[in-house]
Amino acid sequence: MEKLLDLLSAEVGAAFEKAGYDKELGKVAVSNRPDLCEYQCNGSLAGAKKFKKAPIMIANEVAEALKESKAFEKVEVCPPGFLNLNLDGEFLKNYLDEMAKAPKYGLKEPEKKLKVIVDYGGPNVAKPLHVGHLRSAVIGESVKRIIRYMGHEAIGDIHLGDWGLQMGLIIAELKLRKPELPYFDESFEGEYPEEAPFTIGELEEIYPFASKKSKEDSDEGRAFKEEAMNCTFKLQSGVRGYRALWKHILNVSVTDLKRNYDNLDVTFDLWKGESDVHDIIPGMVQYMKDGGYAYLSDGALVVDVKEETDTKEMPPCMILKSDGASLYNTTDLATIMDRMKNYHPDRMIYLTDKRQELYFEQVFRCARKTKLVDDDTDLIHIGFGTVNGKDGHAFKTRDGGVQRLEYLIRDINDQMFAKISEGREMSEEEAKDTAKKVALAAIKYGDLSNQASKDYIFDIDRFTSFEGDTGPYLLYTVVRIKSILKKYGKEVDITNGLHNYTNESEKKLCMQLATFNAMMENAYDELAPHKICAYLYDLANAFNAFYHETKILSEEDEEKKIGYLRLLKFVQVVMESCMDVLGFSAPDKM
RNA sequence: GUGUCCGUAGCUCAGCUGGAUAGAGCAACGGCCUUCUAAGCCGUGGGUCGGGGGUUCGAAUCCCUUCGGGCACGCCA
Repeated sequence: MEKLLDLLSAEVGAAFEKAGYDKELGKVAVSNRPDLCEYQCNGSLAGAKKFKKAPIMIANEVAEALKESKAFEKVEVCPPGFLNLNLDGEFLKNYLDEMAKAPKYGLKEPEKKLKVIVDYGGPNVAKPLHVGHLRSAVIGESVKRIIRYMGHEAIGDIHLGDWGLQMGLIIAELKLRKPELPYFDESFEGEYPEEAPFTIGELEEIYPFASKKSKEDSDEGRAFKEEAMNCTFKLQSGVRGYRALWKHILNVSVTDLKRNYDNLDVTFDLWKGESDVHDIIPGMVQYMKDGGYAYLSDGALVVDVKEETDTKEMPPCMILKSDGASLYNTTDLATIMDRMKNYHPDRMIYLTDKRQELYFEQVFRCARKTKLVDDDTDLIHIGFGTVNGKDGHAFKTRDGGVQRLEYLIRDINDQMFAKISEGREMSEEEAKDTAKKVALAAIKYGDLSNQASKDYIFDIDRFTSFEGDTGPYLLYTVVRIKSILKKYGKEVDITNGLHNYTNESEKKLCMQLATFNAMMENAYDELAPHKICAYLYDLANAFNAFYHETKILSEEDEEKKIGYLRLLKFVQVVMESCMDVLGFSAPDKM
């Protein structure tokens, strides 16, 4: 289905053409002077120079030609040459009726269905999630859903950090604590136990402990680090007991991660990690050497990724460290190779902290130069900003530690539960469920409504205050609608046609609804969930304004009433579609 | 040093492919619940869009410059 603004632009463009000007000048935009008109076209001003004519004269001629158009109920010319337009009611009603019947409310199916891998999450095994993981999860999940909603195939990959020195550190520490375990007995040939020799709690304690110890500037620290590196080496070279132990670490950790991501309604299609590409790294390195791409520089194997147009320094992309070990770049490149082979995606989108921008630029250039990807494979990095506390610095707990995501969410859930239980009639179970939904919307909307690339302040008080431009406000709006429809009792079918709007607030609401497809397409093009947030907020505002001045259930004109109810239902389904794409949903009551 | 992002109301943010009087939310103040959920609605006050220059009929938006801040710049991830 065509976008409303495109239809209007075509209409005005035809008038420009009829009057003897370029039809491209007919671009219609939403008015920035709502007191004067709903839409405006500034083409007369833009065309004045080319046609050597006063803009006001052009505008007058176009306005004359526009008289036949059925799209506008008002066409006015304003000095120095603005065309001020108001939409015709019948035209708007027809547009909405068509939209209600169209799949996905008028969103066009893509000409070519793309396969997109979205790489987000990126947690490390055996390390609890902290607030820093929140953005990747929340934005990544939304980007994935936007891509799907647009009709493309999206594959979410968590890309676990499950292979480096961190694993060696854990194994080395386990070896010290529980040397009797069969995993460390290299002559052991039996079956290893199915049960892991530790819990997630122990694992989370062991890792930071071991990590800290390895960094100590003492004989003990150095010896421990050496042992950890030794363990890493043994694990990576496939020593049976070490692999078995590593599997336990992975399983225990992944179980816990799944639980945490489930709480956020974040799900991954692939739980791949750095370890999955370990075996293909030697081949890839050889390929890069054979192709003449990689060379030794200061002992390290690198690929030059400078380009002539560069205005900045562009360090080479390092493939292997001077000691021959692989690094982050190596696994990322190997992952790209692996994905091309197994999935052959059209695009790969990475969500990480924006500080890694240069790094990804290098990796992408390297992948392209070495032909790991096809020329038409898109590689995109979405770098997001830091989550800060109210003081403007990185988010910390009260005592200055790193805030665990699990505790943060639990606290917000508890606050929400208290608020909901207060003065509302609801069973404890329902209140808990509702609290969870509201809390999730508060957190996700709080994050997504900011531009991803910017730092933002995670202000719990603001998110839990429920006033103004917040997730709960949006939910509340949907809950109101649901409540009215429930009271009405009968099914409401929006495809049976709306009635003509009868007041200004209703018209505004209809116009806001009508921009859904354009908004969603734009959010997809720019991979910008915050545009959906802004739309939702505007739609909710338009609805609430309408709600306050319109009696719905007590409307006596039955036809008018059913028209209102269909409009309500329409707002509900569009809002819920947007929310779904953002990754949260509305309860029935709150 | 090089590059990059940012600087908009007291606070948190939109707007940035150029258009008419720069928008929200919070906070402050004033109205609106015997009526579909007041987590709401309506209204008031509050901004030389960091500064300066330029391009343009027209600049928060594009270009240059300057100040202030964040971040990144080969063997971490």
